[in-house]
Amino acid sequence: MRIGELSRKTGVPVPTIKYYVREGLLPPGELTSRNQATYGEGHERRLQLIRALLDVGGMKVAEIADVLAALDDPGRPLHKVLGAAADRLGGADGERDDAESAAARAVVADLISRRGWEASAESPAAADLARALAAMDRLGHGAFVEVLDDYADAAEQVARADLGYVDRQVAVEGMVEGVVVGTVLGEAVLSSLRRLAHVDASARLYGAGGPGEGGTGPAGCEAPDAPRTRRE
Amino acid sequence: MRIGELSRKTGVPVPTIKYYVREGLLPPGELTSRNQATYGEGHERRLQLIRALLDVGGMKVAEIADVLAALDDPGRPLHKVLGAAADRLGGADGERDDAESAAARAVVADLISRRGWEASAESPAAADLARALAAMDRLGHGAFVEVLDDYADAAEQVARADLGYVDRQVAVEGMVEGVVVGTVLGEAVLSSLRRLAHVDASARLYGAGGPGEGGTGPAGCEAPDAPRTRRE
DNA sequence: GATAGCGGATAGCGCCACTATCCACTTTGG
DNA sequence: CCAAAGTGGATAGTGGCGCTATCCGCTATC
Repeated sequence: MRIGELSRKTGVPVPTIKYYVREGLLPPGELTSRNQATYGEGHERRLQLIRALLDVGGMKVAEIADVLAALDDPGRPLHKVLGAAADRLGGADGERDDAESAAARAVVADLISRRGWEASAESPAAADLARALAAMDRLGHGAFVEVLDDYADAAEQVARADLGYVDRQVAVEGMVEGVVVGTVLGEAVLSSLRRLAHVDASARLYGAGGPGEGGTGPAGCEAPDAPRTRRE
Repeated sequence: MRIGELSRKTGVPVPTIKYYVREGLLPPGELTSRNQATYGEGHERRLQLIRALLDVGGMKVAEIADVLAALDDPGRPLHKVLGAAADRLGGADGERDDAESAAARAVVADLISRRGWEASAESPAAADLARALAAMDRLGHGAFVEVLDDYADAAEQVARADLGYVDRQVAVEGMVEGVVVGTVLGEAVLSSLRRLAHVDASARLYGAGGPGEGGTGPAGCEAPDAPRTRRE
């Protein structure tokens, strides 16, 4: 298969494929002449994976390059691959050191020990959690910690489901990749489901025929009235 | 309070504050002279909210502008505000129409009806869910639907917790804002917790002292070996 | 009355994910 | 056999986004 066909099959434009190769996301095709190369279905799969991590997972190209490099590494230390995969989201580098941040970190440390989680309070996930809780605190929603355990229950449940799934997939060759996919795309799935559940909840609250426009229907489908005109 | 103090209190640079005002995220200060204005603690709060939605929630400035505009609208149709808040993530506009997408949409429609959710299969959340499932299918993880109900259980549980929290907050003036905060930042909280639970799970699997470097510790803390050198 | 800060406006920057163009060179269809 | 289409490789450019720098004339403050 040559690059044009690869492009047609995956819907990714040819220049974009070349770009991914340049950035190390996609291995180059096998040269048959000075300027002719063939691509296998491994390339096709890899392209699908890249697009999924980009479009659905919201990862950045550089992050994907790291994850894929770790994934291709024969001595694949799974938790390192996952680390590379999970270290997205982690927005700002500097951890603020105001009262809210300190309190949030304490809450997180307590949560981890209370749950008996084998995780460090210094892990990126814990730092992100603390940042989110600190932001809520600053906004006067410090009481959110009251439902933190419900959230943690849900997270444990999901993690258990993930484990079961991976277990069933065991012995399949692409397991490491499966874990990455599950971790990254699973997050998108869970977020969508949460939002769906919220739609349901608010539909029940405000009932069918509440604020006009029939039930909840495609809630949130409304576009802004004006076509984005700011700054002028 | 003048702009410098506002900047000092929130940690947001003065030019950035001006930028937010220009973009309509922050109301301008009250003019006391032709070129002197005062800002209240409403401005301070709003700035914290903006930074939280930006840094923790990962929203874009234009989206935040929409949400805040809806929030300030006296005739606040809550589900529209939330719609504006939730319509992020929705990456690509065009829905692909391959076999996997169709199958995924069917799965989502089935899930919604099976659970009795009062939500439309055309809602953005459902579309996002379908996109994620379709991507998994394309990657050979169509079997993920087997754990979809576990995920849905968790999502329902979280939504219930959110409802309870909002309920307790009822009668507080900033309830609408609270819902927005809960929706957007709650997602970050849930994601962090899921990742923490994954760290815990993989620590239990690969055990303490598994692949060297002591337990799991700050799993995922490793930076890429080289300081980002590609493309040269 | 000097200095620091201000509101307002415009222009520019750095990053990112592409996209366009060009070249010399195959491959392919007629 | 030859022209048109396609290819690998390289370099430069684009558009969007979240700021950031600079300048202006003015005002509060010491």
